[in-house]
Amino acid sequence: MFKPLDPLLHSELRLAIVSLLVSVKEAEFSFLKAKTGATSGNLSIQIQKLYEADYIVIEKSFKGNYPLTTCRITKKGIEAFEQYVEAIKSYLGK
Amino acid sequence: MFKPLDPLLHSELRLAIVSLLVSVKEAEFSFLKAKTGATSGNLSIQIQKLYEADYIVIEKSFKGNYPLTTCRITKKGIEAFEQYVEAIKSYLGK
DNA sequence: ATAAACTAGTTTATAAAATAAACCAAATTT
DNA sequence: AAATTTGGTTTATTTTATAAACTAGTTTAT
Repeated sequence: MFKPLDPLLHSELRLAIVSLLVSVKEAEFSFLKAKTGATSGNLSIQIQKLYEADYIVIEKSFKGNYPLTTCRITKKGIEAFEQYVEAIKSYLGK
Repeated sequence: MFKPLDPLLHSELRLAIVSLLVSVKEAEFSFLKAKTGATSGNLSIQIQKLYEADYIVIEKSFKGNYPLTTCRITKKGIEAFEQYVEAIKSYLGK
């Protein structure tokens, strides 16, 4: 009937992050922040959670003098997202 | 870009409840419990929350000697669900 | 008739998650 | 050189979700 929803993706912000990363393959912290409207703190925590689950990789470098955090989705992340999409559909009717 | 998700519906159990009620228009507590696999306690709390938001109405009666709790979706609930469906689609890509 | 088990839930307590606020280090601007 | 900005992280608070315990009564078996 209803497929279980991956709790890691069933979060407005984390779902938005993963949704973006699926389409762009690489995104800077500031890009994710702008696109999602999240606060820095919230974004920082949520990307860490996605990282801990191996849904994304986080690369830290410098852009000029400033620190730069770049995120990329993993194979596992893509699969989890695709599964989530299928699962949520079971709740949406029709 | 990403439409905001009604927090009341962005919950696995409450979404399942509303999804069911949209299709059946009336459901007993035990029916919802069986279909969703929720515990009684969790179900009890979640239908109360939906009731407080006027997304459903809760009718208490008796079936034989046993208490019977019946839920029905409201106009407001249907609209909220339809809006949620549109909103979540903005995260699912394609 | 009474104890045991079951129905149909509610309430309370605990764990997990999301969000906000405060903070940090370094860089830039005035 | 003081104030502000960048690009975040950490800590604290609030909100949610879940589980455990409880209530109130019913049915079944003894």
